[in-house]
Amino acid sequence: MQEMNSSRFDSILKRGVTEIISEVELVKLMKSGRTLNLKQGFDPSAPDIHLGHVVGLRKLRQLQELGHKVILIVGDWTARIGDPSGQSATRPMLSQGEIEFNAQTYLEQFFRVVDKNKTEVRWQSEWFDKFTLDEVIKLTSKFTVAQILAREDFNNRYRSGNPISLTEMLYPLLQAYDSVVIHADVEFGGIDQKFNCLLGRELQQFMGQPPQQVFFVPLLVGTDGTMKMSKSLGNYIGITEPPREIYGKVMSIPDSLIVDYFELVTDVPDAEITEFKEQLNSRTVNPMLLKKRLAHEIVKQFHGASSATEAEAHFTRVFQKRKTPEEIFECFFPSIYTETGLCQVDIAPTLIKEGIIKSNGALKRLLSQNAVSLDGNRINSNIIDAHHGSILKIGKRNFVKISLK
RNA sequence: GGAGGGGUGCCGGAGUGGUUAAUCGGAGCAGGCUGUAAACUUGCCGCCUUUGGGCUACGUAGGUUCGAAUCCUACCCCCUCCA
Repeated sequence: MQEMNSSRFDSILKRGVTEIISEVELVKLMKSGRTLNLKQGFDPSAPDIHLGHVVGLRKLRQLQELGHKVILIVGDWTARIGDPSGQSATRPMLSQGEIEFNAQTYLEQFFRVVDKNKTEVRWQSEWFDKFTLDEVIKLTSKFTVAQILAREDFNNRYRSGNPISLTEMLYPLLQAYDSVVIHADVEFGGIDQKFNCLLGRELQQFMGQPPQQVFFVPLLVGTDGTMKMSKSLGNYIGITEPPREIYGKVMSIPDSLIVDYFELVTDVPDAEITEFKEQLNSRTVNPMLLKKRLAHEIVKQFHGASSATEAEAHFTRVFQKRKTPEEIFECFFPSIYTETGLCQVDIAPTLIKEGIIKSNGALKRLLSQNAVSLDGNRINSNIIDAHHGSILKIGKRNFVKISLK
């Protein structure tokens, strides 16, 4: 029993963790028997959770299982500023209504990973709405410009002559103040949040609190294989996406990411992952097979085992064996004339209406590139002789069953 | 308060009167090859079209011109430096 606990413990502290500040202190806290306040922030301008976020959320979940409590902070004030981490773009402010909608969307997704019963949700507006200029001045007086500029991205922007707004400089301070309000014991963040989290420690000490410990999780690389996963880059896998979609997206990641994904977003035991690594290095396994396992695990996590099996079967059938799917989206195509027994159909308007293609021009391009087929035969005109039940394939993955009545 | 720089297609970024729907790179899409991997390779990559062409597009609104992303005027926005 004791053994199991310690290996569990070890896995929490090591697997999928970039850095812990400070690990010694954290272990002490965890052994103290006290219920710890685990701080997690959420930016309501980006409500959809993808696998990149899941890395940290899984950590929260693991610690909850040890009895600790998550305090989720809805960053409705910091969202007005826009997180300066990474990008330099200034974001538009959101309306209260949008923020609330986003928060709701987020929470629904958040609790697919994190235990709702051990979570408390707090809004920054609870404390910042009441903030006076006096308090702002007190808060800002604790830090120097040099301190803020020490932060890597600010520093880069400053030196390369790019703008940094004052409000952006405020962002880390607000985030730090959150830690004070909720008496955070542990904060979680991607490694790009390092500066913000460390500032929280400092501020807590200024305010006479023990500094929070910080768990930095790695940034998951997106499906493109180079950039960190993010919605704006379009290289993400959202946890609410349909099973087949998730499965397919996982299959499209570069081989080099397989091990990372296993480690960061699945519960596959370390021993097995080590084995996978060896097999990959010695090329004794087709990476594609490992990826199918990975895709299955990930789909299972968010949609359950039967969905995972179904998504896998679909993938195998449609993309590996290149057969048509079991069931195909059927839509009605008006026929133009029916002189010869066959119905002539112009597929363009319906496909556009259904959103399968963007425009007539787009369809023409696809037709001229041999990307469209009818019942397995390439076609090159949008006027076709269709039968009821004919199957149209557009591009790699769009199938439509033709209904004439 | 002063001086200067800039706003171009999804992104970056050329273009300073016509041959520019706009060089190039990235992203994306499609074909080939494959394992929906990588690499490679070919094509496409504003909308409509009876394929002849039409329309809309280079911050906004006007103007000059046979013709403007390119010139002029006004306006909006952004940035840098000096104080």
